[in-house]
Amino acid sequence: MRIGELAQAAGTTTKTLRFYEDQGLLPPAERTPAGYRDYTGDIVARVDFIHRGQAAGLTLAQIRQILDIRDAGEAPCEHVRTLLDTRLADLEQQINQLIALRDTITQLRDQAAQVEPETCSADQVCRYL
Amino acid sequence: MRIGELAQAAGTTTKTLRFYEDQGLLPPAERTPAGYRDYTGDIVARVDFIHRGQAAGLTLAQIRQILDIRDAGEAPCEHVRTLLDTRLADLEQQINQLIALRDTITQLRDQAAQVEPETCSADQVCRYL
DNA sequence: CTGGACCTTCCAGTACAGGGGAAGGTCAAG
DNA sequence: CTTGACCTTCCCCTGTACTGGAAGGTCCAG
Repeated sequence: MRIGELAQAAGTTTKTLRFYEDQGLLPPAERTPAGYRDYTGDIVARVDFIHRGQAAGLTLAQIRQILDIRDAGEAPCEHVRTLLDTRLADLEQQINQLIALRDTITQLRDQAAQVEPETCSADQVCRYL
Repeated sequence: MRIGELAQAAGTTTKTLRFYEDQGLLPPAERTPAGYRDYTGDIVARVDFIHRGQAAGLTLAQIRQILDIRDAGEAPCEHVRTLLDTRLADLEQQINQLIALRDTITQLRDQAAQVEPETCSADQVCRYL
């Protein structure tokens, strides 16, 4: 199959597929005599895996690590567990930070809703911040 | 005061201050005969305001908008309220997305913790994802 | 044989907030 | 007079995941 068909089948674009190949996420494709990339059907599963990895919040670099391990003939299970654990810890922290920020902004906005513009002094720029 | 002193006083770097000037967040500084930037003390408050804006999760472009309004002699109160409201809505959405992602990853990781590597088939790359 | 749809490579840019470092000017102390 | 700390402008680089576009080659239908 050609790159356009693969893009369709995998729900992405030809640009993205070439980019993935460039980044080492997809192996260099076979070529037709004319130089066109020529894919076998099983590459779709690989692109799908990349999408699932992204849906799990992994970066392309991390997904590539998993693929590299698998391509080396090993089971990437442990590495995946580690990645997910790390991602989970990061996420927890990120969520807490955003919640703290939300609370801060809520307070600021509530203050901003009460005061009249006239009471603002120019040298502060804005008394709400 | 020179740019190094201002950087110290405002808790930032000279690079950042020049960058802010370049981005229109700080007015073009006065210059000494030698061409050095020469700041008055009140610029510190402006840099502090930029920092408070960043702490509130505003982008430099948004902070610049506020400063522009203030520099035009108006009170930016209403604009600030709008910005904070928008930011708050975005934040709410962002938090919900991250929580959903956290739950997804938690499930994946729990599954990953149970299964043994032997049961993985290579064509899936990884059965947890 | 011509048009259009597809493919190729390569270069550049997007948003964000700066950081790194080169090449050169200035200033005060010793 | 020199050394070192500071300043100037300039341009490129960081990370993330692509996207746009130019210039050219290929393939198939009409």
